[in-house]
Amino acid sequence: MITLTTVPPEPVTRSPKAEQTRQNIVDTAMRLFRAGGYDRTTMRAIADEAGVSIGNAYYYFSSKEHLIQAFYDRMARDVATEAESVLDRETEFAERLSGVLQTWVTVAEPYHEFAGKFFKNAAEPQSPLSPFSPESQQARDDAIQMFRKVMDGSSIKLNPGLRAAMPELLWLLHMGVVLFWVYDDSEDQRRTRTLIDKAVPLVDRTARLTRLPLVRGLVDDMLDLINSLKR
Amino acid sequence: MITLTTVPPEPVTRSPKAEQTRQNIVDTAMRLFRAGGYDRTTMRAIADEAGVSIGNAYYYFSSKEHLIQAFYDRMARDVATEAESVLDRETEFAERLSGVLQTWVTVAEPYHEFAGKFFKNAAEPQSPLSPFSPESQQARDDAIQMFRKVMDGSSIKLNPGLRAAMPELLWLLHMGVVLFWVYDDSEDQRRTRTLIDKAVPLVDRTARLTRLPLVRGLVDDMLDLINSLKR
DNA sequence: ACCGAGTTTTGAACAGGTTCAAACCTTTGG
DNA sequence: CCAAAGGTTTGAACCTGTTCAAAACTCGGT
Repeated sequence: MITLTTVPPEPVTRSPKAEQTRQNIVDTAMRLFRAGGYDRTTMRAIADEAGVSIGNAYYYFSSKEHLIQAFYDRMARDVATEAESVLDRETEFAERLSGVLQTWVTVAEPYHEFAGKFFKNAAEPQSPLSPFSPESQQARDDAIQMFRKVMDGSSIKLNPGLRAAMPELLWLLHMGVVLFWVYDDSEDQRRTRTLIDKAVPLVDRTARLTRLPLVRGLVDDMLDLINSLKR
Repeated sequence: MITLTTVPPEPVTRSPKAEQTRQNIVDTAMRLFRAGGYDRTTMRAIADEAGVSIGNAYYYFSSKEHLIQAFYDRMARDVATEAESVLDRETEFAERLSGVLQTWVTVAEPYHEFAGKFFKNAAEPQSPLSPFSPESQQARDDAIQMFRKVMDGSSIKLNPGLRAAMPELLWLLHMGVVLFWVYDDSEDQRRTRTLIDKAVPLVDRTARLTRLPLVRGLVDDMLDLINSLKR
């Protein structure tokens, strides 16, 4: 799912009418956020514009920030779809990796402005929105699974131990890119794109070096480090 | 100063009385933050407890978050002092680096529990608490300066281009360790200490490899990448 | 002692996110 | 069709960060 994180699937059964109201609120909120910015859009304005009461908005979304969450969930679906098509097309490791990462940036672009708000929530260690939280397990696994596909679909040869760890490492790289992106204030997040364009070939070449005897010891120790940090 | 972030040095001349009031407010705030957490401590409570008016608290600290900065500044001084003595003692690169990082963890330990509480506030890109914010420039520079000393005081030999970039890279490594630390829920942050113990030798060995012809091209490209990301 | 120019202090008022008890509506079992 | 149970809706009230105009204080110069 390649995203900062996602909520667990909604367990609640909801009437179609209610679902519609819920959607209406999200849509209205997003429209207003995009028009006037997150901070300057008040919950009162959202409720008014959506034709519901403030209390009702809070019935569906337990906070203003949760509105953004719903937004991200939608984005996650888009990324998954787009990335899939890239992976069907490309066969080179570097192309596959950069394709997935660039897809993320492209899909995420319209939401960059809110990213910080959302990120703030996700950053709190005990928050369920944190990418490391138990609640995010599913989303995390899905994302790692996607990076496994990136590896499996390519014929790159590397240190066997490393290969096994690659999906998780690429997910970490992805988290790093997301982190960079959140803080990237350049026009159209150009710097993030540059980062991906230049970092991916580096990763590619570095990964290939891991079969050299001279580097192999280093890699083994790194894998050992990673292993000893698993909880 | 090795810290998450800090304000630039206060340029304002202040009467001793005023300075005392200011200190009083910070002290009170920190006491209440530790007792009840950042979010649940109100500005009113802080002002009351400190025996000043709300407005007065805002005269000294332009926002609740700025109170935290003052706190960080204090911690930064402690770290700087402690780390200094480590650097006077050690001469090996690995020892110097790990000494500085471990010092940070030790000094920061008492605050770990509530670090997460307000880490989320620092995570927001436009927050002055963000380690990348303009307000943190001074603290960032100080910290980088400290890592420059880590390099300069050791005789490690590495790729010249890399050497120039090392202070900044080590600061980034430090930020990574801080990030890990914030999420580290192990007893006494043991995992963070493990991370430092194992990662530092890896960094050491990797850095030494950068003079090999085979790796040199890689390093140059990495430096080029870093350079092109500077704003 | 008095004046004026800062500096410091005050608290009422404001803004906007959030809560909650009550009212309203829909569905289900009998 | 009725009533109970549960789902949905309401908006006034609450909470807390922040602002601001006015008051109080400090101190060098006369």
